[in-house]
Amino acid sequence: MPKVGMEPIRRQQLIAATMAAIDEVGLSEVTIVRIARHAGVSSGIISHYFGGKDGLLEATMRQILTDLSQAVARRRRALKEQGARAQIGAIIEGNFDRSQISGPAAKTWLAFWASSMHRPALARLQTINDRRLYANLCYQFCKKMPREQAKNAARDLAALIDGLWLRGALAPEGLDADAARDLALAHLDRLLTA
Amino acid sequence: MPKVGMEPIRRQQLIAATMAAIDEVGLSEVTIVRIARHAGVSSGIISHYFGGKDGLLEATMRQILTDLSQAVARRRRALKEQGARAQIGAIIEGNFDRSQISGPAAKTWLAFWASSMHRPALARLQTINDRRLYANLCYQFCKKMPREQAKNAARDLAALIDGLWLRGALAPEGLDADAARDLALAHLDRLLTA
DNA sequence: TTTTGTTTATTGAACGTTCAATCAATAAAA
DNA sequence: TTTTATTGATTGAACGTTCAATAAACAAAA
Repeated sequence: MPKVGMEPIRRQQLIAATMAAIDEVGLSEVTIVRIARHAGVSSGIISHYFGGKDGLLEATMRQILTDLSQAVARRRRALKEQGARAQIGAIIEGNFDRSQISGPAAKTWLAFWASSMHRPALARLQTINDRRLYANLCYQFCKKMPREQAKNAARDLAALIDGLWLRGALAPEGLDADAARDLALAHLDRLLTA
Repeated sequence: MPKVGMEPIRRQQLIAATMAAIDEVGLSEVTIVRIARHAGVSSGIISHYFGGKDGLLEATMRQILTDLSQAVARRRRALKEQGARAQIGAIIEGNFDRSQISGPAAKTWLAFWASSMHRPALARLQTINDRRLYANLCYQFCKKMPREQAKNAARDLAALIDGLWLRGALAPEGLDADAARDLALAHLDRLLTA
């Protein structure tokens, strides 16, 4: 079995297995044996590549946040128009991108959200991501309204996105991404015409 | 030490200690020894009154949900006007009631939120509470708009409330209840005038 | 009023289980 | 032969639960 250059392959494999395991039994019940079994490898390999369970969990959260950033960035790059409405629309669509709404990713995210309240390493990642979303929204809204009003609009929309997301993760039937996106876009229009 | 009639006192004491402990180290790091130490009693007493750790956790979540229901019910009962706008306003204010936004309650709630994805007993409580909020909002919005539009408005507002709440629980500086309430109320007005 | 017996409240050490981490052993590849 | 990749049994710590022991409060009997 041993070949060279396995490191990047195993890392991706184990991160995916971590999401699957969290989706299956929840973050608090996840063990390294379970994750290893999901990936079809032995448990020892986790410490070898990630230094331990915590390292793997942090890498998994980092992956999820990176996926989200890229989903948003991709949509914004693909835009022809540069207006505020179009930019914010792309941010919304990116947040409900396919890679973000698959069962494993959704539940993993919510689990990390809760866990980040008490793990400084995860909280740091969480905060960085949060601030970027807020700053982007704020910048775009400022084009259309006074600064204070724009701040409120950004807070408002960020909360709605997170709320739709949260309720989708908790609902037994999962998140209806299309419906959620439509609600957020309608809300955006209301904010811009007010 | 032993006096009669300690049961209700100890139950409340232990539930409060559970919230404090979760606020301190997070749900996943909470041990019965830690909770017992918070309450100033021995660890054995938890199994005596709650049948075990899980029983105590479920009782704690039930307490939080009950507190919320009562905060909402109290505000609605105090209303003079019965209009949809006033009723929904009371629901919003109840959701940002003092008892709900104290540090321990906020973090405990988010922790249970995540945990309910994989614990049927907690998921049941969560679902009941959720459905009641949605049904109430839906009923009130229906007075002011067509049924399908009302459903969307209810989903919208419920998501915004949860989102504001979630971001408040995660923010290092905690939830600014007044600001959150104002955002939700402004959003309500936008929904009603659209 | 004292004595005796019963119930309620509580403790904390002991037990069995579970888990993350470690590491000696092994095998393919270079 | 050396390096890289991997295994899985083992270890030690941590946890929830159990339970025998204890003590206060109460009730009935003497």
